[in-house]
Amino acid sequence: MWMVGYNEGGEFNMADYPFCGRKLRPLMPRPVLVPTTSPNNTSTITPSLNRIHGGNDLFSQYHHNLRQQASVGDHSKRSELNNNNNSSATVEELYRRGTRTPYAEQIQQITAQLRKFGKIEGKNVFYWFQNHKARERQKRRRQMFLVKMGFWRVLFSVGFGEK
Amino acid sequence: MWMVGYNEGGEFNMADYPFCGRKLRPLMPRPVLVPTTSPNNTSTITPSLNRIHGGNDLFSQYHHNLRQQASVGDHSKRSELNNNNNSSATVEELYRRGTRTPYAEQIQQITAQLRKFGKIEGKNVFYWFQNHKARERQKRRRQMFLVKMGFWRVLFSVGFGEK
DNA sequence: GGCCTATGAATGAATG
DNA sequence: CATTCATTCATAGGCC
Repeated sequence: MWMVGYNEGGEFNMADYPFCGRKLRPLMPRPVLVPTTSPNNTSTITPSLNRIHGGNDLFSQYHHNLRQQASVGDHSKRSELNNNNNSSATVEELYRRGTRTPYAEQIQQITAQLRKFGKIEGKNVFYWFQNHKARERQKRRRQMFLVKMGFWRVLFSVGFGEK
Repeated sequence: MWMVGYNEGGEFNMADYPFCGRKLRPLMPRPVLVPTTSPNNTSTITPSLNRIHGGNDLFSQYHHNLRQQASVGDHSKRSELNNNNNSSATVEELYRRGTRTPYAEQIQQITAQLRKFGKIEGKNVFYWFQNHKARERQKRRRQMFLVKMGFWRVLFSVGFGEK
């Protein structure tokens, strides 16, 4: 009998998988609640041989368990910030009001607030702000890029090409 | 004067255009190309400069951004790469020959090649390689997992009553 | 029509 | 802050 999620007898060693060097993010079971038009169930975590490539297959469950072992107090969902409108609205409001790279104390404060809506850790908040900041800036600079692009278009198609 | 492709004042960063030039190996300097004065050239003076400037896919990005504005998450077209056998064969050949995360110049080169077959942008090429690489890794991991876990034993022992 | 797979796109979680 | 990667999301298209 072999057991999923355990490393009995040294049969399986993560060191044998150089590409698994990165920490594995907890795998989230697909939400049972699906859009009204979607008939997809995806409700079970039961390993299925014919679904070995699916999201809730044996493999995923295995790595999920590994991660659960490796990391204490880990959350099981992809992101409480994304899954919960209240929490995401909260951080977005904070961001809108100027919070960009909160200090540890601020992070703990925010995390404590968001914990009312669900299980969450400080690192989730930290990553959220980091990524959000980066992507907002990307958007902003893309806009600037468009401006530049428009300038070039004006320059070449109007300023020089025309007249 | 606007200088497309240059980073005057630090306002333009290729990192904000992940589809223009993604993979920028930090350790391995790339071949130093002869710099020119053309604002459209993709010449490299130093690796860091290359990181900043990368390749230019101005119109591609321009249209991409327009499209982003027009409809977020537009999946109306299944795949520019897959809709055309020639283009998909091209990138698959490149992948088979070792291209994994192409440089900005490579992406632009590939995109320019594929444009002969149909409408395509640099970001499509970027996503294609990113996804292809990731899914190859995924497949490999799963296969190795099955082998390691003695999946074959399950298949053969169930029916034959192995003791 | 429902279900499944393939895949472009996006995001969380890191690492450099 | 830039970059990378594993995973997830969303959907087109095929199959029955």
